[in-house]
Amino acid sequence: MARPTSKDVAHAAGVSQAAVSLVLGDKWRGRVSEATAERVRAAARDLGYRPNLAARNLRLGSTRTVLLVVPALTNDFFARVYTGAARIAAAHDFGVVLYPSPDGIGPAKDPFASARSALDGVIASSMAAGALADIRGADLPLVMLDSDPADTTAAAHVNVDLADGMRQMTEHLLSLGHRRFLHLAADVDSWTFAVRADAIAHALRTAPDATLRTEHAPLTVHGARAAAERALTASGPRPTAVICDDDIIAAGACKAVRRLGLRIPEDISVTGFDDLALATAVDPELTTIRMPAELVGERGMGALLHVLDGKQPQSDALPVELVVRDSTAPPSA
Amino acid sequence: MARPTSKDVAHAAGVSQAAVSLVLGDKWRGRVSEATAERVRAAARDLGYRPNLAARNLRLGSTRTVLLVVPALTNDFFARVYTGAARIAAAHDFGVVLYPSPDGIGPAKDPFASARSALDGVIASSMAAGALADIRGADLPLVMLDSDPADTTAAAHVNVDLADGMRQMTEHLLSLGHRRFLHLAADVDSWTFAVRADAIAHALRTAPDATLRTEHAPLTVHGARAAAERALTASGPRPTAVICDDDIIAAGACKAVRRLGLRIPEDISVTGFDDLALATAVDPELTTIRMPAELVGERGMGALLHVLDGKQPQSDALPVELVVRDSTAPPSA
DNA sequence: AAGATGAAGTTTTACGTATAACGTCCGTGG
DNA sequence: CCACGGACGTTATACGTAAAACTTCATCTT
Repeated sequence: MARPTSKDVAHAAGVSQAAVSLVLGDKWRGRVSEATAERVRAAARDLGYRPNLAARNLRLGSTRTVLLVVPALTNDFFARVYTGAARIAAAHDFGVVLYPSPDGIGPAKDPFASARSALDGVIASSMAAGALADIRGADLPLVMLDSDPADTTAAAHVNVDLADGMRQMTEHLLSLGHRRFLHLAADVDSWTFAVRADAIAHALRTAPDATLRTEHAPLTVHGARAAAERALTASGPRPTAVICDDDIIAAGACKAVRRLGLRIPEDISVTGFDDLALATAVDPELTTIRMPAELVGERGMGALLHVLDGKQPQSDALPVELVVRDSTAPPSA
Repeated sequence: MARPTSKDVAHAAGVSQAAVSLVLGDKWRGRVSEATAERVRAAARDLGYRPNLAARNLRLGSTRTVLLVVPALTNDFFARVYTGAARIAAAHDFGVVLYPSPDGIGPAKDPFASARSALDGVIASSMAAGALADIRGADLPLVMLDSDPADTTAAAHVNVDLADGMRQMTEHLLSLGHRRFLHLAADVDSWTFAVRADAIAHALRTAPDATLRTEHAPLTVHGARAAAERALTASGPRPTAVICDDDIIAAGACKAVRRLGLRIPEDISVTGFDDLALATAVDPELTTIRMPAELVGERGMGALLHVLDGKQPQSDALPVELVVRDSTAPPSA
């Protein structure tokens, strides 16, 4: 038979459709007798009744569903953000639908085609400015994670203190004695990476004898390896420390260093960022900055729930943590 | 103002709601004049009209949305499956909603809470048998990827020739001269891994002098490292080749081998499976088996579309490819 | 001229649910 | 003995869309 509706359940239980809705919606105290309620529940169970979500959504005018837009799935940072967001959502009887932007950090092309149900709000993580044009156009409540706080189209922002992370990392290397730095920067025009570059430059002001070179690298291991090789074989004194914008680039940098016959960390120190699973999968394990990814997801979802409640969410920068592992050491020379 | 409805558009354009539906649904040839159609389109554009998906879904009784259930997001195999499935879906005006099972390959707990819209079908990838209880209960068309073909509750199966992959890998090692093998098997009770073990045992029958030991390892780099250390320091002659159930385990095995002061591949060969991004991120790059992940997603979505059309999909095992990199070599002794 | 055809719409209905508004029966206080 | 309010339901309606069925009017055919 076709899928049973609440009317079918009503008929089976010998009551009206309204009574079924009341009982199953848990709104029946004082309106329906316990005996009848139990009869309705039994009928629903027997028929295998599952409410039609489309009808419910139409009636209620809300879907209790939120879209989470992420640039990539291969990065476990976003997987952890999702986990956090989904946990908070579930606690409030919300669902989270994931939309991995096919273009990475670039424009998110019609995410609504993916989530075909109506949405109550959107959370976007680490997306480049201007990448969310049609999301803004839908005038849904939007919470941005790890994105430019100056973007006022978002109802709320949840950010991590990236600048402090890069400051800690740079000072860690400075205190080890490093003075010649190479910054392998992600070749993506996104706030999250711009902040890193600024923080490095800022931290190096305290060390007037330090030199900094910057090379741009794609966000893939192999692309980053090529970029690192290029930078490390360029003329001039070789850097003793390579600061990478994320762990993936760092993994590429490590490969490049070894290809040149150098050792990590004895000859060159390499640092990552994000503390992805990759950071401890490679050898040596990367000194990196741990992001509170699940917390970011939780806060993001929390902020969105606040907005949906008409309240004003407050934003604070979440703290990061320097994790020192085996890829950094004092320079040999 | 509240979100405009088709009725608002109709009023603005001076026509009936039905006319709006016809025009915007592209069903107006011979029913509405070009001039009126253009007026309707202009009104819709001006008001920023976006159809209410819940209402449309209710009316049509179908959501053109499919749920893809995967055990994990950190694994780029599943990201690629999603990419393939989403591509085919988009071409047929379907959407794909992703549900990452919070328990990994274990039971998928109420995936429908995540996708709160009604669904037309479900694709499940690499899930353990019995993990999809409530999905089966929803009696939606179900396509299983990389799962036990004997499971008849699925309307269709899409599988990769894993057995052939493990056969190729084992023969590759045999032809290099290896005879003492360690199999680092995933400690998960899932078809996809059971097949691998069988295939290794089968392939080794052609080499009567070969010995095989099996150790179970969790699907994490660190867990696998511990398991590998345990197995490699056990009494008896040390294996010369470590066959791992997937690349993550292989990464852990590599770490263990190096911890013991041994070199890869000179002292011990290590092989992976899946050809994840991780396989080329580690040093040395892993000899592994490449899975046609996107193709799996495409075929899965294609099969589901066939089922939804009432047609009978056919299943064939997709071919895999041995990728020889730097983690395998002839044994030294 | 009478009917047929077709274009260009409109009116109406159904999808399944949640809930406001409305009965009905019965025990009870005044 | 009558009004009254609770307990226990039912009836009716709205959500926004798609599409079947219907209307109107001008043109074409014979």
